[in-house]
Amino acid sequence: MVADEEGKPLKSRTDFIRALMESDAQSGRFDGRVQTRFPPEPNGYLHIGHAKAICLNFALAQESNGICNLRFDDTNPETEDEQYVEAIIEDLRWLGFSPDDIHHSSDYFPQLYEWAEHLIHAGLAYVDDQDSGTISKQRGGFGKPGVSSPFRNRSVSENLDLFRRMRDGEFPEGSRVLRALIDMQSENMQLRDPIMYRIRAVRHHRTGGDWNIYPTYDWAHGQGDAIEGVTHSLCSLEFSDNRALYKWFLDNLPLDAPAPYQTEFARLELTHTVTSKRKLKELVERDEIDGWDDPRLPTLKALRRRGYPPSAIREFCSFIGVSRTNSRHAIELLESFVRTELNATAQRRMAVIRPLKLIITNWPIDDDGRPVLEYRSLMNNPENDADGTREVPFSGELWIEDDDYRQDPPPKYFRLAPGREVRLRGGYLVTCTGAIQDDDGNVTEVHCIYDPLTAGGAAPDGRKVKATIHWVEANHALDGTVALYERLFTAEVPGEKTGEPIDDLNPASREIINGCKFEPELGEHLNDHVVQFERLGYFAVDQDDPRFFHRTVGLRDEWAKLQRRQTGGS
RNA sequence: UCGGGGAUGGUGUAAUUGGCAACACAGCUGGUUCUGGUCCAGUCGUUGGGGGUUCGAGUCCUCCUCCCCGAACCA
Repeated sequence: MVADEEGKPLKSRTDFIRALMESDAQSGRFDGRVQTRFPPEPNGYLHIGHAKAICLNFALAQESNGICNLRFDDTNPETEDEQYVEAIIEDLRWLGFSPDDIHHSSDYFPQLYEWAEHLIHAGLAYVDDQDSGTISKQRGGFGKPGVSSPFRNRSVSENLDLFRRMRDGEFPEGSRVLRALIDMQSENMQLRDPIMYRIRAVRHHRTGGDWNIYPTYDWAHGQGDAIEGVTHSLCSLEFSDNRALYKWFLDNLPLDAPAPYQTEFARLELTHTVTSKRKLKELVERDEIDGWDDPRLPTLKALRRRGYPPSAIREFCSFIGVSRTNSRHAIELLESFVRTELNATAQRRMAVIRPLKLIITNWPIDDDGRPVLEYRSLMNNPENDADGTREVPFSGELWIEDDDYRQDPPPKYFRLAPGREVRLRGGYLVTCTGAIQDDDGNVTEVHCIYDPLTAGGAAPDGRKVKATIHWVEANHALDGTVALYERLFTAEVPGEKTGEPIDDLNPASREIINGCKFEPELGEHLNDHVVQFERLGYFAVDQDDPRFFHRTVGLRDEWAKLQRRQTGGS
């Protein structure tokens, strides 16, 4: 195994795709050249599944000093739109990749047309006058051979004439198609005279009204690869059967360079989420979530808004590698990459999301009868001294987390309770002397006395406390809102039981908490837009509201785990 | 039903191509710690089933089982 200079093992370079490339390099198939591409259809937004394909294609090119282009596979004007083109370019850039070139399949419509005539001349393509239902029936089924179209042996000149008139808009939509003449008996359904062109009276977002006929995916994809000089054309497993067709087209075209070839790999699936355009779209359209960038979604826009660092996504994609095995990765693995990155880079701040008043009863009072204010110096990131420190206001009147006080502490509970001493992070050791309750028995105010000798948090006599809790000075606290996210779907495989992912939607996937208290230096000097609220987790500032924080991911929480075990799981 | 692909711990990926099954996540135990975080140490546990070849099989042969994909003028 290869190792980098720090001695950490790098990911194996022996996956089947790299092995293929290695053997091509050795045989000189493409003169040692490597060119890949990322070919999205501009009909939706990029998601984590695309990220895997993106990282793979770009990494492969980089490793071989090759080229990776972005190509929009825009052959179906009915579903595609320019807005997606823009969004995809932006998401790709955010993920950290800049394509060597940006192309569009629609750039090749003229060449594709010319090649189609070439195939007609060669007797390898014909115009079929039947409708789609008829063609579909004739195609046969699994184990049942297809039957030939009655138009299958039209003359070259008739085919040419008809095809040109299709192009010129003489025929209504859906009335005729151009088909490749291959083999109606093939066991591979893709080879039973597949459609190359269909008539569509639709404006294309780039070519406008120039064309009345549009190429299908199969007729455009490999040809686009060939035109661009792609060597290794990667796609997902469900295209395996299309590989023979990909090859057939290229084999029958007058190409002057070695033809690219297609290799399939397993797409990325994650637990507790969906990565299918159709299902994502359904969620958005049914208003189950706020939109394409709702932080609960696995779209790149959403992950960015939620605070996922692009580097963590890249690391994750590289780590999981490629294979041909259908699998579903645990979302926890992605999260662990997010935590690792954020632990190193996110500055620490203090925030109290469910505030409970804490009064230090022996804290000094100034001449106006108000608690004396002082400033405590706290590390911005204990993992990174270079991030420095900040001054945080402190007094005898603080907010602490409701969960950090128990009138009646359960076993193993280390935090504040009557008679207990804890540390206020970066502040003092305080001992609880009691609490005020309302008529319903709810604790409304916790009282403590502090030890003035413990400024900064350390006791000169060396005594230890079992817990350190976070706090926000009450008179300088900023008010704001926090959104806590859980899995979007409760089931590991959404829709596994009923076939409908929506049935497994987690009703508690988002909890919005108002009235949170933040320390005054909140959004200042952040690396990117993510902070760690100490003991709570990583949070991303909302792009539109500086007082609104999305929880990117929580911290590992031993106490929560312990509690879960004590209450019998779930 | 036919064709194509796949199966390694709880999960995912690897194994010098026939030679001690490893890495990570998750779990568990302990240590460190001014975050019940981080970090450190330890631990748990794997080749779908049967047969065969071999000194030796996750790897080769054979039979079986199970899973995924494919019958849009979608991609």
